[in-house]
Amino acid sequence: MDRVATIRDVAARAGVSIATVSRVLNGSGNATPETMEKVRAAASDLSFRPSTIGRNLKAARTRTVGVLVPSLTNPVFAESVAGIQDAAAEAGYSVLIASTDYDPGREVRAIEGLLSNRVEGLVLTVADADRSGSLDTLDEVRLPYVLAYNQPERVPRAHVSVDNVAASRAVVERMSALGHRRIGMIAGRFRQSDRSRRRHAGWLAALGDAGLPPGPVVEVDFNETRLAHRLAPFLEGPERPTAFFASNDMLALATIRALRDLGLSVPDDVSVCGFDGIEVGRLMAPSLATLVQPARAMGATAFECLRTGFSGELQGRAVMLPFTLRPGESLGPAPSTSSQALSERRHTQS
Amino acid sequence: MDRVATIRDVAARAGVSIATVSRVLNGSGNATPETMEKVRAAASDLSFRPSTIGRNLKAARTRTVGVLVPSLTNPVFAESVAGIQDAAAEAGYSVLIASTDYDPGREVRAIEGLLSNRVEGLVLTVADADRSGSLDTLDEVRLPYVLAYNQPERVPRAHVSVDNVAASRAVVERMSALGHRRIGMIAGRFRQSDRSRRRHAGWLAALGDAGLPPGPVVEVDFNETRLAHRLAPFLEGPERPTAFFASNDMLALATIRALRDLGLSVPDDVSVCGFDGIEVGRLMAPSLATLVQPARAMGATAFECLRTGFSGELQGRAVMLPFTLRPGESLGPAPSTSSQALSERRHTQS
DNA sequence: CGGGCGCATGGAAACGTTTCCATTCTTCAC
DNA sequence: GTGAAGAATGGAAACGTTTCCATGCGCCCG
Repeated sequence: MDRVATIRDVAARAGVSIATVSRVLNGSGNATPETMEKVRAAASDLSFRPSTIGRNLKAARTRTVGVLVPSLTNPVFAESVAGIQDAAAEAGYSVLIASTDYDPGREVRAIEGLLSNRVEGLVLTVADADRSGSLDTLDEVRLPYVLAYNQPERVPRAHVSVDNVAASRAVVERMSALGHRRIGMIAGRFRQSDRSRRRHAGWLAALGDAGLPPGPVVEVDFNETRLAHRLAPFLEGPERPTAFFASNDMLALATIRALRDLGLSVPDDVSVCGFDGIEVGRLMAPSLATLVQPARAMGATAFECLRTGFSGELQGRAVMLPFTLRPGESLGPAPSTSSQALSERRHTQS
Repeated sequence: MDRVATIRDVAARAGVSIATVSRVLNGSGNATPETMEKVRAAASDLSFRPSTIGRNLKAARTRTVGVLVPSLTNPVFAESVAGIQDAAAEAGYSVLIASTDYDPGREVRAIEGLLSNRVEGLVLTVADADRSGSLDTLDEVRLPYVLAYNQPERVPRAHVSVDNVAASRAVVERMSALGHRRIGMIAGRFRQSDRSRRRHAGWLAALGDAGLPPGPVVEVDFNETRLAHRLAPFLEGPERPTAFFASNDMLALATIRALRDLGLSVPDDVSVCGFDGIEVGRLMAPSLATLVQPARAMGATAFECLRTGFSGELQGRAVMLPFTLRPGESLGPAPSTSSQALSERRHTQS
C-alpha cells in the first residue's frame, strides 16, 4: 500500500485495460471522451506517474544524457552544466551527472556508471581529448558524445569550444597594445590539458608576431592554490615580466593573490589576465580581466549538438563559439619606469 | 549489430543460460570455475554492461538519488552537490540532477521528472521549507528526502544545516567586539527564504543582547547584483552603519562592490561579513570575512542521512553541522572618527 | 549397493511500460 | 437488410534483468 501506483492500478480503478490507459495518457490512438475522463480521473486519484524505467525498457531509449566534468566547484564547469541542464529540461531530457575531481580512476568508474544507465549520449570535458581512455571506450561502444571546452588536436572528435589559439592571441595583443613587453604565462600542466597547450600556443604565436621574447612559463597543477613560491623566482631583476597571462581564471585569481602576498600591486606593478570569464571576477577588487568563453551557451550548444545527432554521422565536427575580452582592473598599462618604482615600493612595503 | 549486448547475447556466446550469466556476474550462487571463466570471457568479448534499467525494473530500486538546487552557479550549492556526488559515488549511487533557477514552475517540473525516474530519495534545497508545494508533494507520495541548508521552522522535516541563528550571532558578536555599534543587514527576501529569516533573527537577537540598536535592513532579490542605489540612502549622515552583515556570500560580494562604487573603502569606512564560506572569498582583495558552512560535508551528510533511512522513521530529524567564522580583510575594526574622516574622503574622491 | 543430499544449471515468471494485432461494436452505404 | 469500413478497446508480447523453483547429476554415508 506504500507502493507507487502502476498502470495496472489505474486500469483497474478506471475499469479499462492497461492498453487503453497507456493510449489515453500518451495521447496516442483514439478514445471515447468518457473513457478519457475515467482514465484521467483514476490516474489523478492515484497520483500515477508513469515509470520511466518501465517505459525506457520497452522503448529502448532513456531520454537521459550523461554529463562528466572534472569538477563542479570550478565556476566555469558549473556554468556549463547549468547550460546543459537548461537545454535538456527544455527538450524533456534528464541529466545524469558525474564528476571526476581530476582522478582517472573515478573517471573510468563514472563512465561505466553512465554507460550502465544507458544514457543516450554524453557531454563531457576531459583533461586531454587526444589521449583519453574514456573517450576511446565511448568510441568503442559507439555512444555519441560531444566534448565541451576540449579542443582535440590529432584525433577528430565532436566538440564545442572557442578557438583557444585565437583567443589567447587576443589577450596577448591587448597586453602588447598596453605597452607590455615582457609577458609571462601561468598554465595548467601541458601534459594533462589540451586547453592549456592550445592557449600556450596562441600566447607563443602572438608574442612572435609582436616581435616580443617569450616570458617565463610556469606550469602548475590544477588544484595548486598557493603560487607565491612558484612566482617569486621570476620577479627579480630588471627583466621581470610586467604581465601574466593565466590559462584559466582560477589560476589568475591565485596569481593575483600570490603577487599581492609578494608585495606587488596589481595592476600597477604587474598586470594579470585570465581565461574563462567567471562571473565572480567582476565582483572582486581588482576586477579580473579575462577572456570570456560563453560557458552557459557552451553547455547548451553541446547538448543541442548531441540531441540533433551531430556526433553520429557528423563525427569529428567542431563548433566554435565566439569569445570576448572582458576588460578589468587587473589588466592595466605597463608601468613606465618599472624597475625603479617597483624596487622602491617593495622595500618600503616589506 | 550496433545494438549493445544483452545478457542473452552473453549467454549464447558462453553456451549457458541467462540465469547462470546473471549469477556469475553478480557473484551470487555457485558455479564451476570453468563456467565462470567462460561467462566472464564472453561478457568481456562483448563488452557487456548490465542494463541498470532492466535491473531496476526487476529489483524495484534504482540506486539513484535526485538532487534539486536553486542554482548550480552559486558556489555554495555547487560545493554541496560535489559533496553529494562524492558520497553517492562511494556508495554506488547515481545522481540525477535538476536546478530550478528560482523558478517555481521549473521546480515542480523538475520534481515530476525525478519522481518519474523513480529516484530512491532526494537531497534538495528549496526557497522556503515551511511553504513548499514540492515538499508537500514528496510527503504525499512518501518519498524520503533530506533538506540541505534549509532550516524549517514550523513543519518538521528532515534537514542538515548549521544553526543559522547561532551562526549569525557569532558574526554580530565579532563585529561588536571590533567596536562596531551600528550594524546593518543585507538579506535575501524573507518571504522567499527560511535561511534569510533565521539569519535575520540571529542578527536581531545578538544586537539586542549587545544593547545595540538594529541598523538598516535591506532586502534584495536573489539575482540582484547592482546594489549601489539600494545602499546609498543608508550611507549618509552620522548614524550610518559601520558594518554590514550579508545573509550570503554572493550578496556580500555585491555589497563590497557597491560600497566601492560609492567611493567607500572596505574595511576602512565600512566592514562587510558574508555567510556561506565560498572559496573564492579567500582569493579576492579584500579577502572576504565570512561565516563558513561546511558545504561539501553538508551535501555528503545529507546523502548519508538519506541512504541510512534517516528520513523514513526518523522523519523531521535535524543534523546541525559546526560552523566557523573565517576572518578576512573585509571585516576590520570600526573607524574611530568615522563621520569626519569618511565625509572628507568621499569629497576628495568624487 | 542404494538412498539421499547438495551443487551446478536451466526454465520461467515477474517488474511496468508500449504497441501490434485481434476482437467487438457502431454506423453507413448500397 | 446486409456487408464493409472504421472506431474503441482488450489481449498479449516484448524490452533486460533477477530470482524462485525444478531438474539432473555426482558423491558420500550407511
